[in-house]
Amino acid sequence: MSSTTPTPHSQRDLQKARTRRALLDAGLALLEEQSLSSLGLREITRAVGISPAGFYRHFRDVSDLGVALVEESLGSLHAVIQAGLTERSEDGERIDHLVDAIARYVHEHPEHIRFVCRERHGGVAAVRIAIGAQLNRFAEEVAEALARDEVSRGWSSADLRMLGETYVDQMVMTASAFLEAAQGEGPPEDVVAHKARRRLRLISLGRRHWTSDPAPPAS
Amino acid sequence: MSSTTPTPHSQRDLQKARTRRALLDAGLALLEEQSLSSLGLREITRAVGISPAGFYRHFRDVSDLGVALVEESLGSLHAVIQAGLTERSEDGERIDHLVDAIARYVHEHPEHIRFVCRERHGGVAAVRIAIGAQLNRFAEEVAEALARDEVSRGWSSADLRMLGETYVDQMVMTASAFLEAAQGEGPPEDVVAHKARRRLRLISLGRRHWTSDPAPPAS
DNA sequence: TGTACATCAGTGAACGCGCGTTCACTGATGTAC
DNA sequence: TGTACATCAGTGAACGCGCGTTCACTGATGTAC
Repeated sequence: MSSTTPTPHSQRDLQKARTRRALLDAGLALLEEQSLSSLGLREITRAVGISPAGFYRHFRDVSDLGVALVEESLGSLHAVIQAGLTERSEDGERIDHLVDAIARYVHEHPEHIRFVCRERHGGVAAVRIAIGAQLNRFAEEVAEALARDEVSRGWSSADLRMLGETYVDQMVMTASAFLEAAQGEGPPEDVVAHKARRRLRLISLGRRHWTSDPAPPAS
Repeated sequence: MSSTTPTPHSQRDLQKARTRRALLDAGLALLEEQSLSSLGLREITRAVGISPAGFYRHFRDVSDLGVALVEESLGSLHAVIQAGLTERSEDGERIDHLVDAIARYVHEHPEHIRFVCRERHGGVAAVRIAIGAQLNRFAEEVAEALARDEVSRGWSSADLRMLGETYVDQMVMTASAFLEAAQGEGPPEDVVAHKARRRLRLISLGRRHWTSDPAPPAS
């Protein structure tokens, strides 16, 4: 984060940083009901209360602002994933805690997860690529953490990577389902949580019985 | 399909149906590089070669056209899913064939899967809801098919439903990954296929070792 | 059969409007001496 | 310390442009008799 947001030195820099924040926040808020490729520059500046031309002091264009939002949004999700990884407890409990953590995260930053899900396959290539790159980083991190479990003995790094990706996709889907629950577009939150736990249990079971050999013995 | 597309009686109806098709095709093609919420009515009519006003003879607005595209796009995916379900063979083979079928499907209808993935969480509520409803139907169908396997003995219908949803999500994600491979945005096709097979194997293993949850949903 | 009328997919001009971008500017803040 | 100058975030007017929607219309096709 410090690499993308240099600390402001002067009062002027501080004010500039505040306006930048306001633009990002307004953009994210406006994306609640539309996607990035239809979000207008004037719409954003209007919401913030500056003139359209002022926008160019902060971003080259709207998709540039979008890329900045990727870092922000996935940064907050990253924290949740890290917390889920470091947790050391019995398997079922770990799943429960992870799902709870995701639910809490969605309550705190609904706009972030909406943005990520919407733009992950959205119409703005730069943003799509930025999200993909970040999620790949997450998957790699998860894979590394999983490698440290005793259950992973004998797993190839490619299989671990596959597993990491599966978990990341699962977490993103769960977050998205919680979001839909929160806005009344899908099943209620407790049903989502229950389903998410069982999905994770399914994967966990598969993991425990995994064999690297593609041709396992018949039984 | 017959409910949404009545057979044309006269030459006039036939011409109208042709223009409608052209509008749908042009819309889908234009959505390759943007999302529905930024797709313009004039853009579509320009591509087809009719005047903007002519659009209203076929659709109320662009999002109405979007809803029509949902039926089309998911109809073609439906066929793939059905084929995957009816297949009767050894487990590993079934997975291989399913992944191959998805790869073929993406090669034949890349625009369909792109549309579905992009608009599944996109900015147009009506389309989002239509896609969600269709995918729910798919999950239900898959759950019913899975229920007929011997492996599913003792599974609650809720667990079967969960499993059906897991498979549908997996298939959509796989299709999306193949699409990205095809446009050079992600890992190459053979890597995608290999990962998809292992993911399905993971789920299949979890399924075989599943035990029903002693604590059913609260409400 | 031919004739008179009805239908309606597509036209083309017009409308008001908001868009993204440019530009010379202003005036508060920062800096050099 | 005060003074003169530099910086630069934000202004406001202007630009050309394409948008979605409306409307009365045209002319080919279909229908009734």
